[in-house]
Amino acid sequence: MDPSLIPNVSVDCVVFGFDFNDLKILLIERNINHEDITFQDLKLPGDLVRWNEDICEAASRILKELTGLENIFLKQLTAFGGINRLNIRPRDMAWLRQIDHPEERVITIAWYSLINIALDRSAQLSLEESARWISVSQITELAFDHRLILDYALQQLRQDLMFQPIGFELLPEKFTLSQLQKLYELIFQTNYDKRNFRKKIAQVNYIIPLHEKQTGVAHKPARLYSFNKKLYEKTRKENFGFSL
Amino acid sequence: MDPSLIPNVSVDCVVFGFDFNDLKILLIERNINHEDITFQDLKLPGDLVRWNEDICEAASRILKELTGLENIFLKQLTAFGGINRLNIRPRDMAWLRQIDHPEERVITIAWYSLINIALDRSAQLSLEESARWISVSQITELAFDHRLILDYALQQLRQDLMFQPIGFELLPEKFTLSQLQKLYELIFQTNYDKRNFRKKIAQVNYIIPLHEKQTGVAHKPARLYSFNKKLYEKTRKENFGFSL
DNA sequence: TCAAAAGTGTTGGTATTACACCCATGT
DNA sequence: ACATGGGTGTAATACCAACACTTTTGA
Repeated sequence: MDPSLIPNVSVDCVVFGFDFNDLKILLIERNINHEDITFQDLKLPGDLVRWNEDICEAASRILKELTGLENIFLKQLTAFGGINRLNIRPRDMAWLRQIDHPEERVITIAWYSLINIALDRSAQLSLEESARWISVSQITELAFDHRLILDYALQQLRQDLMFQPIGFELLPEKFTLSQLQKLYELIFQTNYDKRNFRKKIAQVNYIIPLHEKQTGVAHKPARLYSFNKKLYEKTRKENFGFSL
Repeated sequence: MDPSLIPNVSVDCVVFGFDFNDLKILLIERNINHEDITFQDLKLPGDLVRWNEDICEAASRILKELTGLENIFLKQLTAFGGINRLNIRPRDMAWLRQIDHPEERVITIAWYSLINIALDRSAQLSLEESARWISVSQITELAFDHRLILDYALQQLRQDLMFQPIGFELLPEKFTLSQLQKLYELIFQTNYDKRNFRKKIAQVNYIIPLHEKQTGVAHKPARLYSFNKKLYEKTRKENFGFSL
């Protein structure tokens, strides 16, 4: 095994993306040869941590390799350290043998990441070959304890979103209020009243209406808005919150 | 070194207690012999994780050894995995050598715990010899990156307290509303209006007024209340929240 | 009788909810 | 001309913040 890796500590990343219709995450397609049958299933992107990198550097490295992107939003969730977390299903162990991974115990530190996958950025996005965007609502089983990690990530994303304006990380620079509303509705699994939603947004000084509109849509084009992070940082001193 | 321990993964615990006047945490007094001088300073209780224990079992073990208590509230904070987190100050390294700890890199998983240190439980509490209760407001520097961990714990405690009625873990079975209010005021570093606070409490069906009063106080004795966890679990289905 | 904390209601202002119609664009 | 989503205001209600005095006990 590669001696630059710590054998017992890994990172796994839940990478969220929003395509205006669905909340998705990036998963790695995995082919397993087990008892003469080939399975295909999905896992979170992740890897062992290196001796000479901080755990958050390890997570950034995974993301860079996965997407080609740097400096994207990344936040630690929590560590998963069950004794048999890699050894729940036989096919998981078969896969570890197949890729020559140590079968020792591994404690993983989970992270989540928010990336903007709108058209204007997709040029910069060069996905790893085995990576797939999958709608969160369509995911059932995942490798190892990764389904657990995903559930934790969703819960944390909701909680963080109640206090911090991180939803904008999933949107392009310029977005419409309907897109923002749809995002919140998907994450919180609820519906908001359009007028009340807009009233709230209007109260917030760091969501800035632009003098620009959508083009090429078959309906009244929507006004575009942008999020001013610097203004938010200044403002929040007092009213430490952003909730919808 | 003890071969039953994973050399690169530890747990550290921030153990909160409330004595009706102050929010305190349990710290370990540490004596360091370094360059012919003996320092004394404080560290969080913690230890390396064993190969055959889950990370949360490791944290429970620390707490059991520290206080004699089992089944106390324990929640993971996050992992701290900076490359040089043990190696910021020379005296920390001196101490590691002194206790024969490997000088390799250690990633630590931090937890926080809430314990009730009221008189009626103190009989069950048998503190480790080097353990000290220190008021959070009096703590400045700590060993390694433990001050960072404490700050994270405080922040997380505040956030959790906004959504979950975990404050009762710090109180005895029966408590007065002033004690509850004091607790919230200490944690959130603010003051609440007594009448408004009580109005809120009155709306919550799982905080139950008892037909019992304080005794032996030199003022009008306060009514005692108790927290009904089962009732809370049932109630919260809908109104997922408990906020003050 | 004094000190110390317990206990209790009202009001004005603010925020939240519910609700329905016209508008601008592409096809 | 029609389908599609964009955009707008008001009224009723619930919630929140501010505020001061009386009560009960032990010393």
